[in-house]
Parts: sequence; structure tokens; C-alpha cells
Amino acid sequence: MPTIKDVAKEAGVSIATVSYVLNNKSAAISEETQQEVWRAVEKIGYRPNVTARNLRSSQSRLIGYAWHEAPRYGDLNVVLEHFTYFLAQAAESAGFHLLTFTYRCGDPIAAYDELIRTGRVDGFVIASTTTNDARVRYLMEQDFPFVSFGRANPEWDFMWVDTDGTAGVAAGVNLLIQHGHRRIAMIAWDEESLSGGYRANGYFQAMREAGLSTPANFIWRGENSEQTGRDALAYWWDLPPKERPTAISTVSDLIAIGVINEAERRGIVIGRDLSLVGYDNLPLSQYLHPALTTLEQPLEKIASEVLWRLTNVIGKQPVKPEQRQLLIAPHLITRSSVGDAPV
Amino acid sequence: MPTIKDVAKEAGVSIATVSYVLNNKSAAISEETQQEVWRAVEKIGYRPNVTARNLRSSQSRLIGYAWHEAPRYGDLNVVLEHFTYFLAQAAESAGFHLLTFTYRCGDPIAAYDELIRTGRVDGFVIASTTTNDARVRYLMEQDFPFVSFGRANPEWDFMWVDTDGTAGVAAGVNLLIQHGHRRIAMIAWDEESLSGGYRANGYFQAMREAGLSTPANFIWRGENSEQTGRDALAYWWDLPPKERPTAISTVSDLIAIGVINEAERRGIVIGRDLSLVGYDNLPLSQYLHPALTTLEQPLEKIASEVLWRLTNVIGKQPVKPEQRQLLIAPHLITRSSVGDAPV
DNA sequence: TTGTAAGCGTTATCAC
DNA sequence: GTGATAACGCTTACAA
Repeated sequence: MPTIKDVAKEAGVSIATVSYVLNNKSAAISEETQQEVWRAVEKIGYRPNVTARNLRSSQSRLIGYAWHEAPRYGDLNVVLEHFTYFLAQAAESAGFHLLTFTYRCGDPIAAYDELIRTGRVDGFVIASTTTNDARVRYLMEQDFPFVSFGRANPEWDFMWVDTDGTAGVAAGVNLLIQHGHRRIAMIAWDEESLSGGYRANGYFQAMREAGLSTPANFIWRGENSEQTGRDALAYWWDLPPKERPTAISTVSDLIAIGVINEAERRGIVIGRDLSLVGYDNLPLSQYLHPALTTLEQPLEKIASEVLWRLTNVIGKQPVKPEQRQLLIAPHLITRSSVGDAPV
Repeated sequence: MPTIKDVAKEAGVSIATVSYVLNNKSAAISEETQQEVWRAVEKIGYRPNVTARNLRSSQSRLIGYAWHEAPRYGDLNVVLEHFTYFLAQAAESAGFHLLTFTYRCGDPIAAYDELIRTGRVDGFVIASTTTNDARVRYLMEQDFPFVSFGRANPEWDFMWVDTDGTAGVAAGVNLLIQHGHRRIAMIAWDEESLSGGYRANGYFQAMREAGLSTPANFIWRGENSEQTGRDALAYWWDLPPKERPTAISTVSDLIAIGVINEAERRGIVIGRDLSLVGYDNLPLSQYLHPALTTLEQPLEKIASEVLWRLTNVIGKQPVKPEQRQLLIAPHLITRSSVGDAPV
């Protein structure tokens, strides 16, 4: 690979001059010299060596992004996959690249620590945060640049961008209410889940605002699995008809799929006997029978907002306090799983 | 961040000595000195700076991996997502990291070229190859280290690892034959598709070996979509009953899902009236109704085989000619979408 | 307007 | 056994 010296030789100038021209540093290099340098660059096909440039400026132009912990093959990480793609795009627009890594040794912190200490990355983007996320705590402690997709402990002050799960689920529940539903149930994740909590709040909020009651047995909690959806519906349908919900809001499409499958087994027609709202807009959601009404997160927007904040921190540009956190509402996608309430 | 100089100062030795100890170069450093150096390293928490090391050794310890071209949200890239994860793991085990990039400007070659010329990466892994893949051609031309997951033009000699789609589909078709099916149809991709061609071959091969006929109208071709599956089944079911297939083999789960949906619409019971085999083992396949018999690619194995080859090329270790290419058979997963042929 | 040279943090070749 | 020191390719303060 040609170096800056080769360009200097070819153009008959010093390497400093070449560097000035390439980085268009003021130094007011004469027009002729500039032309000459560019000609030489073109001729020998020179591109500055990133490693050398990085060493000199003690940076790496790399952003670390951890793969969600070892996915079992059955796991659905479609949302994060798309987020990652958009993140890679945003990073490149800002002159960075994404370095992906895994938590091989099982210890996330060790992985982050190693990347920091070896100067491998200039910052991190983290996702799938938990309330007292060890990574967030560690990175705050180290005062190392990072931005997260997802909130954590509300008492911690760090930069994040997140989907407004509360607003999203509330929008879904409001749609159900508009369709005349009154007996609406919710399938949520276990209490510990942070994003699950926000989503569940949307249900309570929308119901309260509409003056509808939320009996304790209308809230089903479980892990994020198809089985959870099945279990919930089975429980509700074993109640006397009058006590059953006519609509169900869920925290994920995967759970909604369980509801659909169990409904089919029992001869319940979704969209007529029972209305259903998912969350995530999984690629398959449109192919389900019936197509699932759901909420889609604006992942491209989220990724670019995350990256904008991160590059500012890395570049020591100030970010206004009110811009440190950002909540974006998801988009309601109306399909056929929601119908008018049975009379 | 502490540098090698700090360690040298702390240990009371020269930086050369520290470097020797850290890279355990022969130079026979006395046991005492070694201890002392390690103590100093521990004490100040030193980790060698990757950029400096890379500059010195003119490498980057980074492997470039392009994100599949801009995914529409509906696209199912689960297979590649898992492959990428395993690839990241394999890379780390070999002391590399994955640098992911996108083809923003629309021109893949420009993206590869830039990463090569700036010394950003030591090699590439490419996936989703096509017959006359421009990336393969370009990287061969440049003689830059790369290994692909997927074959290309059979006349080109480059390193690849691929799933044996022919063997996979043949295994599925053989299962159908064992269940007594004789009238077996195939849904394939358009003729241009490379991997689709290999998979379709598996159908023809298994049928021929079993002495079964493959009438032209038993081969349906279309894009990789749910609709293709629907269209195919609709066509076959509009034939007189005697002329319909009793089983269908497909090149993808997505297409199989279309078949399932159309079957349901028509009251056809999959696993009884019609047997079905997918390909990919999408996460949702197990939740489909009925659960889909399908073929799973050994992605972890493929990733580690790809990486082993790539690190050898990068490290200028010889790879035996017979090891340059590797074909691995997928794994047949038997679920309830395959049943005995109707009598 | 341009060139000289220091230095980023390593590794590796020499001396001693 | 260990320590100077010259690279690696670049940016930039300072000199000319």
C-alpha cells in the first residue's frame, strides 16, 4: 500500500504538505501545490492508513456494540438485528465503524473493560438494558463514552434513547376501546422487566383514562414465549363467558402468536370473538392468520439519535441537558386482529 | 491509560524488557525480572494499546463483514443473524474482532476497496454470494484474504464453506418417500438463485433415486415470500384431486408458511391431507400450526470453519488444497407437518 | 507557503 | 540478560 511518503515523492513536496492538503488544514497551501498533491494521490491510489492516523490522534473510530447474549436459536432478535443495521449505517455516516463483540467469558464487564483499556473503541452503544444494569453502572464509573438504547435505573444520569412503550401500548388499548371493547386484558412480562413495566403502564393508563376497570385477574404475567400467550388465553377462556375479556393487549408479538394458536385450537376467531394487539411488528406478524395489529419501534430514528449523542460525547461536543434522554413513541400498525367488540 | 513506559518505570526496567516479558519472547529474561514486570503490569492495570501494536505490525486484527444489503423490515435474516453471532465468537477466539459495515453508497466494491486501502481490516467474510459475485471476483483480483459462506462461480478457485442444500432437500424428500408419498412437488426459487438451484437439485436427485417422476408442473418457482407458497398451493389444489401432490418440499420456511396459510384457508389439514417440509428452521417454525418439519444449517460449525480458513490465510499459514472448500449437510428436524401419505 | 522534526505506543534489531 | 533506539504512517507545532 502506498504511504504518504510516496505521495510526497510523486508530487515533489514534503509529507507535511501532503498531510495539510489531505486534511485541508488552513496553512494556505498554494492552489498549484494542492492540485499537484491531488494528482499524485489519484495517480498512485493513495488512501491514508487508518491505524497510523488513529495512533497519532489516540482514537480508534470504532464503536463497540455487544451482541445480545448468546441467542438460543429459537430466540427472536429481529428488533435488535434491525437496530444494529441502522446503527452501523449511522456510524458510517459519522466516520465510524461498528465493532461487534460477544460476552464469551460470560462476564460482560470484562469484555467492555478489555476494549476500553486496549484502546480498541472510542465508545459503546448498549442495548437490552436492565434496571440496575451492570454495564451502565460500570461505564458511568469509568466515565467512558456510551449511549444506550433503553432506560435503566431512573436515578442514574446517563444518555439514552428509548421507545415510549407506555404510549405505544396505550395507543393499542385506545384502538381497542374505540372498537367498543370494555373488558380488555393484558399479557405482560414479569415485574422485573423494565421495558415490560413501561408497556404494562400504558395499559393501566389508557384503561384508567377511559374509566375502565382492570381486575387483577386480567393481568397475566409470564416470560416472553409463545407458551405464555397460550396459557393466558386458556386461563381466561376457562372462565364463565361473561367474565372473559373481549380483547387482549400484549407486550410482544411472540406472546400474541401464542394467543392466536391457542385461539385456533379452541375455535375462537381472532378479530371477531376476540381482538388482539401485539408489540414489535415481527416480520412474520403480517403473515399470521389473522394479520396482527401491532406496534413498531422507529429503529432507524432511534439508531441515528443514539449515534448522534455518542459522537458528540466522543468529540467532546456539549449535549444540552434536555437532549441527554429521548423517548420516541412507536407506530401503531393496524391489521385484522382487531375488530369490533362482540355484542 | 498507562503505557508500556509506565510499566517500565514502575518495574525499574526498560520498555524493551517489558515488551519481551509481555510477548514472552525468548530473550531469556531472568525469572525475577519477569515477576517484577508482571507485578507492575498488575499494579497499574496496564493493557497494551491495540492501535500502536497494529501500526507496528501493520495489521488491524479486524475482520470485515458486510451486513446483508438494506433489509426491508419484513425480511427474514434470522439465518444470517445467527451466523454473524457465531462468526463474532469465532473471531474473538482467534484474537480478532468483527467490523461490520454496510453498502451505503450502493456500491459494495467501493466499500470493500476503502476498507482494504485504508488498512482497516485484515480480511473479509462474505455471505449471500451469487453466481458471478462481484465481491468474490474483486477480492480474488486484489488477492486480499477472504472466505465466503456460500459458493459462487464453480470455475473460480477461492475458499468457501457452504451448506449442502442438495443433501438437505434430498433428506427431506426421502423422509416424505418413507412416509409413503409418491406425488411430491417442489417449490423453488427462480433459476438464477445459486443456493436455490442446489436445493432444487436435492429434490430431483432424491426423486430420481426413488424412481419417482417429476412432472414439470410439480415444480413451482417464485421469489422468497409467503405469497409464493400460497400461489403454488392454490395452483395445485385447483387441479383435479388425482393430479395433486400429496407432499411438498420447499426451499424456505417462509414459503412453507404461505403453504400452511393457504391450506388453512382451504381446509386442508397439513400433516394429514398434505405433508410439508421447509428449510431454515426459522425461530417461528416451531410455533407454526402444525409445527414445521425443516432443515437447519449448522451455523456455528460453518462460522468456525470459515474463520479457521480466514485466519490461516491472514497468518500466511498454508491451507491444503482439499481444505479450501467445505460442504456441510444441514440437519433434518422432524416435526408434525409430515405425515403418512393419504391412501 | 512549505519543510523539519517530534511524537503517538508499540515491536524488534542491535549493542553492551 | 537487559537497554538504547529505529522504525510503523501519520499529524502538527514550529521554523524557515
